[in-house]
Amino acid sequence: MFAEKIRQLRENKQLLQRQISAALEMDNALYCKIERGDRTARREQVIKLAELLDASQEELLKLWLADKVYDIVGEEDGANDILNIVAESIVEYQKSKPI
Amino acid sequence: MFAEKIRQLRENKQLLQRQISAALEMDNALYCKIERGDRTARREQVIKLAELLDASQEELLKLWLADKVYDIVGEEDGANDILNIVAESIVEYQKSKPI
DNA sequence: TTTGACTTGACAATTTTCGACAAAAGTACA
DNA sequence: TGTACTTTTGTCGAAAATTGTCAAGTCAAA
Repeated sequence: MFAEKIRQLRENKQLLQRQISAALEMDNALYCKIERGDRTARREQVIKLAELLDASQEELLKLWLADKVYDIVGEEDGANDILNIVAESIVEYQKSKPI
Repeated sequence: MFAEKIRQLRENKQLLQRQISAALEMDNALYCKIERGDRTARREQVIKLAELLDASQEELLKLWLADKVYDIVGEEDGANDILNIVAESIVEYQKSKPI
């Protein structure tokens, strides 16, 4: 999800993993694992990645968070019920109309 | 969410925290924190709790998982977007109709 | 077959979580 | 008030999970 996305973005830009991992100051092996979904990135890394890949920071963060949520509910019975419970408990701030 | 639920169930049954924590073989202070939402229970504890409180194991587990999901997305921008992404990626097994 | 990109697995370092304990704070009541 | 009890809070070390490093591996192209 997040993983496939960053791989696509990187390939579109014709960059090597080595270049990304250098820019992120991380071991190449670790970046490889992140790109394959074996490991998760940390938030700051996601943010830097968005810059490096000219991607929307918000979008990447959403995918990254979606992965985390999926890790929790993905295998559970009634996963959708759980998501609904959470959705109801969230108070999404309405954009107040300008006066 | 999970926390308030177990507190209500316990109070309805007129039990003391001490009694629950003894049955769960856990420190009283820890159970207190769980009931207040300061700490999270572990899965086996949730299951035992459902028994002790005569509650539906499935329901309690859902609330417990919902808390975990909320911890991830609750404070995030576009939390609902994230939940939608996850919902779409979940393949909920359809109950196949008996022939 | 050498080179460079990528992948893997095992281990080390770091961070987070869990549980134990002590002590404080609140409650009820003689 | 003073005692007995329940609940709450803070802190600490142990245990577990996460993140990072290193060495060796595969694979494809030159």
